[in-house]
Amino acid sequence: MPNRGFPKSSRVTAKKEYQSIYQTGNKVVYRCVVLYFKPNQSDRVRLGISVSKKIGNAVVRNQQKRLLREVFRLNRHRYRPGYDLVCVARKPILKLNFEQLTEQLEKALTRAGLINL
RNA sequence: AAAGCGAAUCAGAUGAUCGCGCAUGCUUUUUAGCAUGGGAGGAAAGUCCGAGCUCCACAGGGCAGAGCGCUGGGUAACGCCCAGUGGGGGUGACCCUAAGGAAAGUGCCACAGAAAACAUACCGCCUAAGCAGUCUGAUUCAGGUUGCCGGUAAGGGUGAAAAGGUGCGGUAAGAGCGCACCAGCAGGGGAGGUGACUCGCCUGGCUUGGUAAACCCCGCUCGGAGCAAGACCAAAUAGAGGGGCGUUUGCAGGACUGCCCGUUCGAGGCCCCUGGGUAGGUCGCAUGAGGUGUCGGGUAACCGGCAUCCCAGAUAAAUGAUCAUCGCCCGGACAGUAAAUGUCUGGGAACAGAACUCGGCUUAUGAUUCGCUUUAGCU
RNA sequence: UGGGGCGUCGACAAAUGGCAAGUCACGGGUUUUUGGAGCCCGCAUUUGGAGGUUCGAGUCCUCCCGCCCCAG
Repeated sequence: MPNRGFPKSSRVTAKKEYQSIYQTGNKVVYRCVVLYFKPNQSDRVRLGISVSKKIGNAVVRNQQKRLLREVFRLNRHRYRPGYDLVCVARKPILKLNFEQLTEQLEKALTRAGLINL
């Protein structure tokens, strides 16, 4: 049984960490999503999500965050450990459903070289 | 049936799998794991008002400033709500209403118009005493007519608004000049109502433009800031205070040199303690002007008694994803004369996310139910 | 959370409560062999939206919508 949980220790929480990832990490840009990534000191993958006010109102933003989190949660066991990720949503993400979003994120992670085979 | 008016209710349900955050219990060095419980709204929204709570300020009073403004009631309070009064809109159900004062003062009222506020006189109407011109008759005079002077504001025209309206009398023409009715004002007293006010009576002078969401006057209310309030714990670094080491036995560091020794300048150094305080964390923080039921008071808003319940608490910020079944709405096909209904199939399900907590307001929005109005048709 | 400002033609931008200026752009004409420049003419009907006050509202009042800025 792979680890399906998504506890707090698997998230990027502090503002400083976000800034560090934005400034010193690498990034992959797609139409619907921008992925920043940076090695961390631990042996787990951590995720941070950023959805700006341009995307929509509070309900829409929460919905997108939950979807991104769900995609991460269900595929987490396949990702290479020891990295911090930050997902920044862009406006076209609103047109995607769950499967399309999974596919997009898979592509981005493959290009970043963070998928285990 | 169509169009409309008012009020109320709900915000799909159940189950499965995988997750999230909180509380409690157990395991546990923390992390973490397991079990149980409960986990968004009618607007959680906008942040437009009012309060609680916290800190700061504070003898008392005034000015300034801001807000409010028909009456009575409700409330912790309100700019909110309820019940009424006056005014306005609609055929109507019903809706709207910042609704004190213009006779305390100031300002403004474009264009048009004679005149826009101590009234005035453009076109007019009237008059013929006086002055001037002119016509007819004529002897110096008489009569007519025009202008000035004088009287007047009926009619016309302008404007959003023109100094009460209509009628009769009156007059040279007219005019509240007089009278009647109506509107409005001031004063008096009567009936009803807690009151705003309503109904009707008498007397008076005949009459007073609009605008205060222009300045203003009158009456009432208001100390300021906000949970990032505020309280507590508190690392690293720098600095502050105190003590110790040390100045004769010379610490850190520097100079003489490429380096060591040595010489020399040197308390600016090292260690410990204290309090302030930053990052970070804990509390504030979920028992409340609380919910539900019932009984009573009140037209109602609301209030009171009794019983019962504990019902979100995050902080890069939980309340989700996938699937199944049922229910709702819309469309299509088939069965059915049609309707009702049944079967199959496709689609849809709004606005919107707690962030210290309440009471309102405003705005967004999907359905359903009930009552009522107008119009048309049938009985 | 508290405070402040803005919204007028496609762009910029003015307007005491009394006919919504002006510049650029755009369209048409004129001039020129053609183009440019110049000259002439045209171009706001919802002054972000909805109500209200007023005879009359871009302006005054109330409530919304959008954008921007400041403090912590």
